[in-house]
Amino acid sequence: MPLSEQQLLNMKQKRKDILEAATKLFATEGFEGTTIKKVSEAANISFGSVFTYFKDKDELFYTAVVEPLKELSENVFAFSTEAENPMIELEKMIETHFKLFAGINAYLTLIVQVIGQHHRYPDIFKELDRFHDEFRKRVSLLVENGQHKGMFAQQDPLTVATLYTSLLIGIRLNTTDTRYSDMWEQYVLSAINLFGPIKK
Amino acid sequence: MPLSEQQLLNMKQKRKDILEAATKLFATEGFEGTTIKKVSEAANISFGSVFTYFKDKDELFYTAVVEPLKELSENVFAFSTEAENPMIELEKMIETHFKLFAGINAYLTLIVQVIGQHHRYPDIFKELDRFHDEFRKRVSLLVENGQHKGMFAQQDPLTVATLYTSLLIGIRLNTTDTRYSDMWEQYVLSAINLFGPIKK
Amino acid sequence: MPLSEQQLLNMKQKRKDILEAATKLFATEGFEGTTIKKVSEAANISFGSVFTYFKDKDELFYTAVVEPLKELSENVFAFSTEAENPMIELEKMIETHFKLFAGINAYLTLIVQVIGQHHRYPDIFKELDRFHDEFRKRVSLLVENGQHKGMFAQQDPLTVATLYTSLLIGIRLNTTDTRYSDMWEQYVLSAINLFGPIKK
Amino acid sequence: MPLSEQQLLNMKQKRKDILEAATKLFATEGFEGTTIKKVSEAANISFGSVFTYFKDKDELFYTAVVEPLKELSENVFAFSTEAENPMIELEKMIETHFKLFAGINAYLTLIVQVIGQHHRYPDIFKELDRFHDEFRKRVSLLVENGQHKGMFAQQDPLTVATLYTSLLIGIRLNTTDTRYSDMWEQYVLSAINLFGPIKK
DNA sequence: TATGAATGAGGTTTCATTCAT
DNA sequence: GATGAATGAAACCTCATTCAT
Repeated sequence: MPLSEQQLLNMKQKRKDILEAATKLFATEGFEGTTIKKVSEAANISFGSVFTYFKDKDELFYTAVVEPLKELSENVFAFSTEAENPMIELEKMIETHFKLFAGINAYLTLIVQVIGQHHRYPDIFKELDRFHDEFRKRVSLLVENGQHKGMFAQQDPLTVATLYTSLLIGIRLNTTDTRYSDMWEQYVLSAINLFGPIKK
Repeated sequence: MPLSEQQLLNMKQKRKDILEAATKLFATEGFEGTTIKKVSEAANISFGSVFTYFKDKDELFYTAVVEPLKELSENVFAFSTEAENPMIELEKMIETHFKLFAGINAYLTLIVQVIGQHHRYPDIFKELDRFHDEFRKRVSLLVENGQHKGMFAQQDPLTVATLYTSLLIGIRLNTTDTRYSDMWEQYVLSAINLFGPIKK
Repeated sequence: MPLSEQQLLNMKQKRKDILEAATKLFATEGFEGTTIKKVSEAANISFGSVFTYFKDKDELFYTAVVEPLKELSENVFAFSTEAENPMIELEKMIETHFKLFAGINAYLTLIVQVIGQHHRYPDIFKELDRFHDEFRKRVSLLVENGQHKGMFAQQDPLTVATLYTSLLIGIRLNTTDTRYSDMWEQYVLSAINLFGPIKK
Repeated sequence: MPLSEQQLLNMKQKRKDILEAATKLFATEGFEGTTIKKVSEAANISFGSVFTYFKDKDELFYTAVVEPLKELSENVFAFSTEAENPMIELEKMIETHFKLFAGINAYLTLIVQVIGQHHRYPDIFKELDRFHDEFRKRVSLLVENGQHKGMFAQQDPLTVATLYTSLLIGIRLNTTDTRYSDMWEQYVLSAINLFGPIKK
């Protein structure tokens, strides 16, 4: 007798609850600071059920970090490297990124942990690195486009792209409080300078 | 019986050994991943001796993070906010910072951990925040100076300073391998753009 | 609605499948090493179904050990204590036993576990003890018969019988590999000596 | 500062206490039935101290089984294969073995467990197998000696030796109660028959 | 001061059993 | 009857901290 439709939905929801609770806890308390007991309580399920959905704590952590990457990619990569007007595209991109990153505070904190101690999480780090490489590549293409059109000063596109992604993650680290959400418009304006915009 | 000169020197050295070993371990293995046993072995002293020099693990971690801040300040703040030529001062400052940060990899990883999980380390975080605030303040003063002299584009000085410190820590995160040390000259050139330098 | 003939047959088969799988697993992995999940997988039925046929793990173990005893009795006791020629009967008996024991390796391993830790399985042990007592009694009767007829040397019949059953189970323990099946003919010849056969 | 003589003695005693408690428990309750907590209580030490002396439960079990083998060897192998009068040597040997085995009930039960489930304990089993092989070899040498001198009937010496060791371990299994200790003299007399003694 | 054995709290994980579907 | 998700007790093991020497 296979599980009913309703049961499957319930399970999907439970899995999501666990993952959300775990993400929040991992972000604020770290990997070891997060106990399965805390997760189960935060997700409002029994202790044992966590292991019904995730084989062990490692898998839970891995999933919490890697699974959202796919959706994140879609949003982060949603700009055109071939835009007619790279300057406008860049502004839109930066604004999108800043707004986006402001909204996934807990998740980014998680990412920072993994990167900061990548020796401990080699498998997860590999995924993040892949993501980061593609991210930089796409940004550098837009930069190149803008340089061709004479809108950005000449400099190594990949270097700028690297500085840009560094800035994005660095802001997350530096602005731990809510100020961030109020400030991002300011930040966007200044961040554009990184790309060496040429005023006409 | 007071301790002899030699004994005092020995103890000072041991304390330093422990702290160095602990910093490396905390950075690569995290707080929980670092055990007192590992520290004592890495520092080549007995297990029990760690507790002679540090009351408990928390104090060891606190010291490892906070104690180097003083010396770091001296190096990081070693630029003149009132410089005659802010552009040149800025370039020198950025270069100093990048070189400096490239050399204290383990320590910065520690910093990142504390910031990333500041809820867990409120006392340590307070110290880091103090440091950061002063850092940004000093940078923003240099920016203001440059803007007055018409060398930098107009933008909120504190915002630029925040983006700059974000960039600094973000680069540390993004470049986990040795590429960093080879690249920092490139990075310096592009990072200057953040300040909106006005070409004459 | 009563169950159909077919369904009853199905259930009987399932019960048998579970018991066979359980016996093999209990023998090789021990009581705790055997999980209900493993049993269900080995028996190709669902996890929950095990509990349909056996109230709990203890009952499953009990049944796996005790239920085959009845059939085993029939084969083990299939010799005549009143035989005309006790020597020939003895030889036949030993051969039968050795061949029989060679073929039920897994089951005997189970028996050994229960005997070896009889404190843990008092109920099961009681059954085995009953079986063993009857076994020895029957063997000792044959010995007595042979002694009356002057074919076996005088010695306490029950003692010989005990040594004989000890030998049977001991061989099972000592020959864990396939050597056993090749060797039993040799073993039979020498085992007879235990009974003090008198050559004419 | 190295540990004092007294401390080292204390530790030796503690290790022995743990091992004795563990042996008794492993024998009566089995590997999984024996918890570290039970061991520590039986040995009158703290839970954590068990791990000071044995890295984990596996090592404790391994040590409990393998360590006594050396001393056991000395006693078990204490007969002369080249004896002038093999018959008398054999009688002495059997008596020694039976008396010896009667006194190490718990340990033998442990051995039986390992042999019975040798798949689970391959490393330990290898040691036992080594011991057993040497044991059989030595017994078979004595048998050969006796056959040469015409005191034992002709039969394959190694087969007899195997049956003999089987008998020894089998008796341990079959006689779980105290009857054994009262009976061994009887057993010795009958066990000799296994070797086909030739009456003059 | 230096050492390392002793302690037990607290974490992860397994798994028998229950029970809703 | 069949299924497998839900539950939590209980096991192992680690490790910070204490303390006797």
